[in-house]
Amino acid sequence: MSYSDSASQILDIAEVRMRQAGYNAVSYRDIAAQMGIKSASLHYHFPKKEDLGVALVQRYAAAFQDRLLKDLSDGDTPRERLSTFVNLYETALLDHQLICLCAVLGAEAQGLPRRVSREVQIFFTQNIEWLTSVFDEMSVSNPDRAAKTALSLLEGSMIISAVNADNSVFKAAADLILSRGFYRND
Amino acid sequence: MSYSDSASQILDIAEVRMRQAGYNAVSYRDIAAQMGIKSASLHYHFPKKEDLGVALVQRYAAAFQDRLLKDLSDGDTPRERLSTFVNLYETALLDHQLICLCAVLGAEAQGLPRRVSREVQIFFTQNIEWLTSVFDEMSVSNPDRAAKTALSLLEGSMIISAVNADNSVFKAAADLILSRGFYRND
DNA sequence: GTCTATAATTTGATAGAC
DNA sequence: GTCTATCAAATTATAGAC
Repeated sequence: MSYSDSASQILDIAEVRMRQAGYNAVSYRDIAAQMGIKSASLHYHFPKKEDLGVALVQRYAAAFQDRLLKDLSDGDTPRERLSTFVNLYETALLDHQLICLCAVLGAEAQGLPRRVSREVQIFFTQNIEWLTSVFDEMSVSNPDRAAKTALSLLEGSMIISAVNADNSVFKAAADLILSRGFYRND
Repeated sequence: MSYSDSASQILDIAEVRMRQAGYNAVSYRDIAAQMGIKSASLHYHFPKKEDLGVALVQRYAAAFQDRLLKDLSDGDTPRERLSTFVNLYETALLDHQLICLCAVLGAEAQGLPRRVSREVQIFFTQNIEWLTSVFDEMSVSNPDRAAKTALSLLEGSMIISAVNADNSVFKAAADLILSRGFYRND
C-alpha cells in the first residue's frame, strides 16, 4: 500500500494525535487546519473516518515490520533480535514521547469500528508470533507464554510511563524482557 | 466521598462505557437515555464532564482499595496478598469483560483534562507503592522494579486479551507475576 | 432533582464547481 | 485535489420553571 503526499501527511498528523488522545480525539477539521486546507478535502483521500483509521493502523503495522527488518542484521543472535524489537518501542517512547498506536486503540477497542479493531488485533497477533519464534530459538520452555508477557510488558509500561512521566517504568519492563530470569524455566 | 443514588447510577453507566470505549465516547445524552431522564439533569450532579471524569477515577480507585482490603485476610503471606491483588484485575476481565479504567484513560491521557489524568497517575502510583511493599516483604532484590513490571503486565495484558479475545494473554501475565522466577534475583 | 427550551460548537459527511 | 456551500446530527452546557 502506497499513499500520495497529501494522504501521507494526513496520516502523519492523525497518527500523532491518535497516539496522544485516542480515536475519537482525531477530527477532520483539526487535521485540515494543520495542513492549511479544508476538511472537506480530506474526504477525497479517506471518504469515511473508518477508512482513515484502518489505513492508519495498516501503515503503522507495516512501518513497524519494515523498521524491524532494517534494524536486524544477518548474524544477529536471537537475544540481539529481541533487543532490537524492544528498541523499537523504546525509541517511540523516549525520542518521540508517543505510546504505541495499538496500545491506545486497543484500550478503546470496543468503541471502534470493527474494521479498525481487527487491524489492531492483527498487529498484536503478529507481534506475538514474531516474539514466539525468537523465544523458541532461545530454547525458552514456553515461548508462547514468554511472547505474550513480553508484549504485555511493553504495551503496559508505555502507558504507565507516559501517564506518570516516569520512564523508569518502561526501562524496568525492557530490562526484564532482556534478562535471563525472564525466559528461564520456572 | 459518597454519592446519591442518581449520581451513583450516572457513574455506573459512565464507567462501563468509558472502560469499553474511552473518555470521549461517553456522552451525557447516552447516560441520560439509559437512565430514562434528560441530559440536562446530569449537570446538576456533575456540572462539567471533567467533574464526572474526576469523580469516576476517584471512585474507581477508592473501590479498588476497599475491595483489596476486604479480600485480604490477617494471616496472609506476602505471596497471598500478591495473589489477591492480581485477582482483582482478573475478576474485572474475566467476569465483567472490562479493562481497568486507568489503563483506558492512561492510553489517552494526553487528551484528557489535567485533573482527570492526575487522578489516573495517582492510581498507578498507589498501586506501584502497594506492590513495592509486598515485594519488599518477599525479599525481592529490587521491589520497585518488580512492582513496576507487575503493574505493566496486568494493564498491558488486559488490553491485549480484550482486543484478541484471548484470555491466555492475561493468564500468562498473572502466572508470571506469581511465579518464583519473576521475583528471583537476576 | 428533573424538566423544557435553547444555545454554541464540533463533527462527519455530501454535492458540485474549479 | 482542493474549494465553497451546506447539512444533519451530536455534544457540552446554561437559564429558569416545576
